[in-house]
Amino acid sequence: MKHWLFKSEPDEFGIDHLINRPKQTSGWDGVRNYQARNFMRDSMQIGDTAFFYHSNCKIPGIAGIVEIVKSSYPDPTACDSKSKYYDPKSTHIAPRWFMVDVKFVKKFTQIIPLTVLRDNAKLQDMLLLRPGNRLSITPVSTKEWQAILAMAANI
DNA sequence: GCCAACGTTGGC
DNA sequence: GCCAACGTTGGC
Repeated sequence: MKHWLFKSEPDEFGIDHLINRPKQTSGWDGVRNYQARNFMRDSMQIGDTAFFYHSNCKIPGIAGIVEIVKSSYPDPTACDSKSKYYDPKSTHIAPRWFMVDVKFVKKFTQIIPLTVLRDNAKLQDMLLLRPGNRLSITPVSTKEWQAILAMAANI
């Protein structure tokens, strides 16, 4: 099983929104970046786990864990002209954007702040921490995954 | 709200 | 296919 990190703005859709969804499950719609799409479309499998990262907020950091419960399928918001994620270049016949479904697994007792992640030597190579990184979905290595779980356990 | 870094667009 | 202009992301 692979590991991932999903970014979201908590004002838009935070981990508490996911908890309050039916079955604590939601489609991860609105991704409009090819690299992030490719991760979802080509590499994610049911059973993969991912960190839920809160971005663009007071204390950016990892809020908890989710699990992939449905592998990729076309993102319907791309075909919805009323959606802010509407993309006229995407069609039903040739969908351009894909999404997966994620299910809530766990919320950390406290968020693990970005600043704390940066201080962990084991996470030096983590994609999230690369200068200028903006990718909303990134792979997480097993080593990084375990290091972060250990941090969460020690809060 | 600023702004640096990045991805995308579109003219040529 | 190059690259300047533009829009977006996201930490601070």
